[in-house]
Amino acid sequence: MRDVARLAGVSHQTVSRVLNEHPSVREETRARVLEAMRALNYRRNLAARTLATRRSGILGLIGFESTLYGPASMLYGIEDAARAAGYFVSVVTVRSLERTAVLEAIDRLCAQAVEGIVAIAPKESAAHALAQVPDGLGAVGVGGAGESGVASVRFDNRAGAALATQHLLDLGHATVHHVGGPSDWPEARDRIEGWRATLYANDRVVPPAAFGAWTADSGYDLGAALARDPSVTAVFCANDPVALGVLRAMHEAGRRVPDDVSVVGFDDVPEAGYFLPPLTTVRQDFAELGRRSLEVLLAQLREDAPAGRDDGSVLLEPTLTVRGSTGPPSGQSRRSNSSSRLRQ
Amino acid sequence: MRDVARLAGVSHQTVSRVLNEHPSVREETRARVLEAMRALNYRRNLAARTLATRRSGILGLIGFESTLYGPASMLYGIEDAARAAGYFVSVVTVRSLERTAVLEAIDRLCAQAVEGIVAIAPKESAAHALAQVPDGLGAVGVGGAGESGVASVRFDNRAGAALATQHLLDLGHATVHHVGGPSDWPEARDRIEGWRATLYANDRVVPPAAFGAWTADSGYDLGAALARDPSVTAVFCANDPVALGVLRAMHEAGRRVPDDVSVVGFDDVPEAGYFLPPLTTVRQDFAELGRRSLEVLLAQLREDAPAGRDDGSVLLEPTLTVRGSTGPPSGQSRRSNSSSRLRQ
DNA sequence: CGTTACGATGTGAACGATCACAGGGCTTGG
DNA sequence: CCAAGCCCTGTGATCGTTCACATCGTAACG
Repeated sequence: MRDVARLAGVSHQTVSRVLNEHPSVREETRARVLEAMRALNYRRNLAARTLATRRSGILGLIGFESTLYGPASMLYGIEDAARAAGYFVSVVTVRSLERTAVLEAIDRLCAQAVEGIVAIAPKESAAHALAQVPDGLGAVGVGGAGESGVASVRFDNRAGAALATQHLLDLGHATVHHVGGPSDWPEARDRIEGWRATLYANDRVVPPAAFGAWTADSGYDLGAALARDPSVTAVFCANDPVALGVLRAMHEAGRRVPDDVSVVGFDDVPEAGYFLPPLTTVRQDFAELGRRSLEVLLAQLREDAPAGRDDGSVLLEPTLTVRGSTGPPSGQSRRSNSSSRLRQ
Repeated sequence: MRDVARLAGVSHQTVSRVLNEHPSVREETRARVLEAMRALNYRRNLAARTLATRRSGILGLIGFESTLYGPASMLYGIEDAARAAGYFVSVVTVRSLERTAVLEAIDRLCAQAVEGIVAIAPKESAAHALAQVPDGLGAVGVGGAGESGVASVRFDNRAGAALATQHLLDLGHATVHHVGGPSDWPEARDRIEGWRATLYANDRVVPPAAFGAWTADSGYDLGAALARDPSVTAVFCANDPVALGVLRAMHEAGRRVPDDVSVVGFDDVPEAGYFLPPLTTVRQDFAELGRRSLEVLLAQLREDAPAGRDDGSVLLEPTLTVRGSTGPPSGQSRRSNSSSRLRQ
């Protein structure tokens, strides 16, 4: 910076002013400084700036080490929004969502002097840990539960589940079964609640719901049990991979989808339209989620009022994407033209 | 730090020594300093440290904005390895892999004074841009091509394609068709080459190969054309989503898999075992890829010899995971017990 | 015993930016 | 004509570390 100042024939402070777009610099001077910068290929030193201003321009992102479609999409949405707002993003992944792991991640980010933290860490333990973020820092939880004094941005999983369940009931199914996600994820529990509430509201039998995992394995195992029960005609799955597992279990049991059984997923992964049959599923706009969460975080940073940290929570509405995996019960319609007649 | 020094009754320099684990500090003094740190909840200021040492402890990661399974997995592998090595990871995503976008990302990371850059950016344009990374910084390209003077860590896509193709030939297929990925990704081109070379080596007819995208859509479109051709009995797909699209196209055309047509994918996504039928595919260890790429980067940083930057490239060998989507041609075997007999 | 060597600590100056403040020049208004 | 006020610029201190060097004591060595 000194060199730039010398070359432009001004003081270091003027260079700094040009850098920070301070209004009172004469146009001609500014041009000379900019020219000097270009000539010397000058780049402001972020570390020095951080030291002087106590603002790092870095946001921390705690990501759950998972290649699930949702979390991965959010990451990109968040980074994009952060970049647009002029922030850098430092990522720390955690292997588990246990309290200590998340606290460690927070610690790591604090060491880096981040200005705020976004956590894609949807278990309660994570949300609680997030409440430990020092005052003065922003903190937002993405997904998960909306409690524990930390702002949260998430989808309305209950509404999404209701959408799916109601869709199946409207098709004429007597009731809807559910294949759940992991019991310690609020997402999974909210989806169960939305499903159950919709059945209640429609005065239907509520079958027992099984918790599982977010994987196709889990869907396959739980789906196999449902496939054996001929009274099952409609299944709402915790997410799309689970639905894929259920589809496979149904297929192996010789139960046609959607003729014998209708299946609905959750997430709308890019491949969902190419499952056999194409999956009816609940669509969530993850990129939007990322953007909104960053909005909330930035709002916290602007107002410098960490007291109101738990306000500004946002609930996004999912939508239903209807494809070929759902239809009226008991063969009232034939959508599939190539499924087997075999029953086991 | 001054406060810590005062409380411990030593000079700031001694505190610094304790912080940096300098050997010549008396055990007792060290203990006193550590105690003082704890009492004051002291945290070293990274910015000041960076300013003084000119080492930021940050690595830059350029990620392609995509929720493809591969890139997402690599990200986690890299972050994990970086953390283990004591580095922070700053992520910048790019929307396109065009030269300017990648250069911009590099610029952004340089502004942050990263010590090295890992780019998950597998197109040539990206690799070329990566060569522009200033001297003194490490640079590694993950995936993609292995040229252009930048170290690269990637899978041996030719070998993977050969594995898949040979597997199909060994099953008795006369030749193997291919559904390609995007023409501007070296991965896609290498897979084509490996496939073609294997056919040549076995003295088989080489059908024309079509480029497409990495998506199920693309697989579906290209697969539909192949499905119409009864001479097609084996299809090797550029990746798993493409294979999913092909499976669907085959199904809609009434061609049974694997009875009429065998299909092989590439990647081994977690869901591959639950496709209908379960997908035979080429498995890549993405986490390992992440680790190795970081190893290479750190080696560059240690030796401080940017001259040898393009050495140390690593080629990882994929393996074949055989599942139910491949079998001998023309109904010599019946693996599926519930597929239709209908032909359109 | 004197010299050397090293171990343990302290002192002041960087690192490269920003902030607070102090000026010079010019317009403006009384 | 002078004072006030604004625009523009410069000066020095400051942020919290580490680095280079100086100092002091004590052990080792001939």
